Amino acid sequence: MPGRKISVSAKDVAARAGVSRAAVSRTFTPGASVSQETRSKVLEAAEALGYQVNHLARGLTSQKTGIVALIGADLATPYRSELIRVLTERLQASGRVAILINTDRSDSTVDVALQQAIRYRAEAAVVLSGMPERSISELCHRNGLRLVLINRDDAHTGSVQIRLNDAEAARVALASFLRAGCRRLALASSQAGTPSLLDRENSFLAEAEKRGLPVLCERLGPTSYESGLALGERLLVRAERPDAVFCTTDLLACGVMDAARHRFALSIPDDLSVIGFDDIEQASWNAYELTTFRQPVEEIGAAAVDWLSDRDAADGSRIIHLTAPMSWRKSVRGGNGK
Amino acid sequence: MPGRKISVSAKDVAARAGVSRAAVSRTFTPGASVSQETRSKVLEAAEALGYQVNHLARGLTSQKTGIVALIGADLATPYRSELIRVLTERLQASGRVAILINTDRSDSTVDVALQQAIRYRAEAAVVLSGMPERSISELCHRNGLRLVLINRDDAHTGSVQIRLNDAEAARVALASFLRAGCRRLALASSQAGTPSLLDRENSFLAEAEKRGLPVLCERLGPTSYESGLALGERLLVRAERPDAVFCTTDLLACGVMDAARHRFALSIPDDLSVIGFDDIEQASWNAYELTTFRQPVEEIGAAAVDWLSDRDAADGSRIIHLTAPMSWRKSVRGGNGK
DNA sequence: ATCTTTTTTGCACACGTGTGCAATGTTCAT
DNA sequence: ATGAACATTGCACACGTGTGCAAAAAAGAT
Repeated sequence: MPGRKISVSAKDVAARAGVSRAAVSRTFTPGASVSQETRSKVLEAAEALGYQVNHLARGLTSQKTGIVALIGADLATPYRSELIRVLTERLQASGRVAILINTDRSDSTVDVALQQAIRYRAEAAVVLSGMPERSISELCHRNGLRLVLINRDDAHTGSVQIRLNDAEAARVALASFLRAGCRRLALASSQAGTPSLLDRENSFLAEAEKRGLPVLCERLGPTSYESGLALGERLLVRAERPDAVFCTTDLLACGVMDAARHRFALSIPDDLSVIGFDDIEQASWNAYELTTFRQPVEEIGAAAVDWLSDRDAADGSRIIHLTAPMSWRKSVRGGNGK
Repeated sequence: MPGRKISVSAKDVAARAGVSRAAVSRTFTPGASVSQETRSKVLEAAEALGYQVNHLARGLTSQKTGIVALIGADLATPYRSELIRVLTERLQASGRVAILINTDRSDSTVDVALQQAIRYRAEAAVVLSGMPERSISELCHRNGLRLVLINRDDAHTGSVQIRLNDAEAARVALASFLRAGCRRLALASSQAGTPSLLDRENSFLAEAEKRGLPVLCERLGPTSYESGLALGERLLVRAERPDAVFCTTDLLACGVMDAARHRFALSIPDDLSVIGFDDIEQASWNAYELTTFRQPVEEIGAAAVDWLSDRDAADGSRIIHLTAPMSWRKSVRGGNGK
């Protein structure tokens, strides 16, 4: 056993300050009653000894840990890592700490991740991707674990869902293409089949059908740039090429755009208009200037953390609707249609 | 108080299984002695009740939490988010859990983050950016918190530093430019002044000086794509333009490349060769095809987590040297010089 | 100065787990 | 059958903190 841990405890501080161990505890408990004189003595001793309250013990006695689990896969994608950045910042600002659980591996389902969160008595879990089974709801509820589901379409008792206007955005995308004079429409998506992607896909297709417009539709692989490249090749290799592609995410769109330019020598937006979704950082890069819908990550983060801080919000399930505003850039003919 | 927590405890499981509370504990403690019959009864009862071991209590009694803190700023940049992805995956595979501490805000220094890690009795902290003050070393050591410093240049007792061959890479970059026939050299960096960036800068400049070659050198803003754009403008606006730019990170390089193409209508690599560092995902995108050095994130993650799992490694400080292999793409004239 | 109200303090219990140890039970060897 | 070795079990203590409560001290009102 290389380095036997000898952390300073409240008992050590009490001995040095000449007060009771309870006085030390009260000094570090917001709102507890302790005289100014005792407080000074305790703080001085704590500083001298390097005392740090043991949050494990505190969590045990107070039944509050301040721990919030962030659960998801593909943690390095632009949109997800941005959301993690925002959430950690806001959780910290509200006195909490985030544990990050990666569900990339097949033995790390969302349910397994939630169980791990319960083992650490996390007060909440923010599910960034994947969907909990209904059966785990009861376990979460019984352990006081509140669920925040981002872009998921199935409510759990006591949870909050944060949803975007995916369907509306897809309709706006279609209208933008038509206004730009595009007539040969295409839809590019992955095979992920997540609720958000499906909303965008279905709405785009339904709106086109309502207007009697055919849509060339391709779904392929995971939601990545590489899939976008391949989708571009599939869509653009035809004799009658589309002149507008709605890509359900920006990563796919960047791939489609690169395929169009580098494989087919097309000009964007003259030959092909492209609209994505997410507004990842790369969408604004000069190489893309992609018109897209901006994931309101700051609002999502604020909504999630505010709901967690709202003591009256623990009952029933709730849906928070947020809007993904359009970011006009240069990938659509005619530019800003406002 | 909306939902008073009523988690199932070992006591509840013991009552249901008709055994002692200690038998329950032993059943869930690897290596502890418990008969097959008792184990079955306990597991059955635990399953029926949805029992999850309380890791807070376990951490208190066993003085081991399995918690590892990941500490850093700019969590959403491609390289950092990739490293976080790898670290979380490997930590989980070794039975640990990661807490993620974001140091973007001015009130969240690395030292404050380390104190938070100590409060949760984390067994280790992986510092992804920023540098701990020397004074906190003793506190970490006393609380059994081991430090993993990634690309930092100052050792702390009992810590491990994982360093790359930044200097060597910069020399290879220079040699590659020369071999490609480039003669007007430039260096583009940010003002971050981190150990890795400085190594790359200093080595590139020193090697050029050794060969009697002048280098046009610009440093600007944070380490971002936007800084790269601005650096590109500064470097390329001159009458005598450089024909080769070593950018200390890929984000800067993408910005420089976009400035060259979109602001100065230059062709890469014909008019300008560019080499970056990191091999972020975007470096391989068709819009960039950037020649760069690949951050060995899998190796970094493995080295960090393996060191944490190595019980004999707790004493002294250590440096692990890893190599960033070159990724040849199309941003240098003449291509692969091997 | 006396009484009332408020603040402060220390004690002892709780939270939920792991484990040393004595007692008990089981298995193996003679 | 007996003794030795090994496995198992429950008890009671520890870990480090927050807090209810009774007692004491301090502050305010008359």
